[in-house]
Amino acid sequence: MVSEHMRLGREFYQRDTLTVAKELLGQRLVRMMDDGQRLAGIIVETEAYIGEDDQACHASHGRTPRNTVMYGPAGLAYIYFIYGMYYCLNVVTEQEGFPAAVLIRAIEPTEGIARMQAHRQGRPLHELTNGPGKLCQALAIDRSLNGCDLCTSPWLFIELARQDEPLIAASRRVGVRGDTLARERPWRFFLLHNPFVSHQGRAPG
DNA sequence: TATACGATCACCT
DNA sequence: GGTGATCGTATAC
Repeated sequence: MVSEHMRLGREFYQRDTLTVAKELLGQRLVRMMDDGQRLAGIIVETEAYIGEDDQACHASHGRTPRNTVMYGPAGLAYIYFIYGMYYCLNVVTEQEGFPAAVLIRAIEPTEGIARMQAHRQGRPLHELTNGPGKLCQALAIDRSLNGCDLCTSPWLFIELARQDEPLIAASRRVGVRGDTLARERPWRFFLLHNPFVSHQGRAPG
């Protein structure tokens, strides 16, 4: 008997990063606010960053204070501050000591939409969470949650929500510069035809 | 101490 | 299509 709101456990995140990136699609990201309000949405777009050999990965130059959470156990939230303005949410994968994570790039809002809209200056539904910086703003995710454990945290976690095998597409990762191999790796995954995927209408990659 | 720049976004032409 | 905002981090000096 599976609970209606079953949280994904450590075993889910400990697997191969590409598998986790694909299987996170269709699951439900949940953010509990201090006042008890529940904000949630279905994950529709992810990206994999795998190991020190991946030139696009924050760990490509080794371990630093900033990226140290990526070296921790699977299931931790790695949240970083970027471009002086935005946060991005990742889930750490694979074995402790190996730096890898999946960036959550977009969700489809399902609960607490009015609150998300307030966090996003009243923008329309389809612009609330269709990008990694936008979804962190909508869900009030910032540095204070960096390193928290998605397997036990009361504030941030992911629930099993996928119904049937979804139609998944892959493309190059967004915003990745540097060497050709890093740019061309098809490690971005998204639900086909979902309107909440980022960069709608643009060429993939 | 100084500098360059980034896993983005919103707004411009 | 292009670009400014805005600041933590890594790296160089």
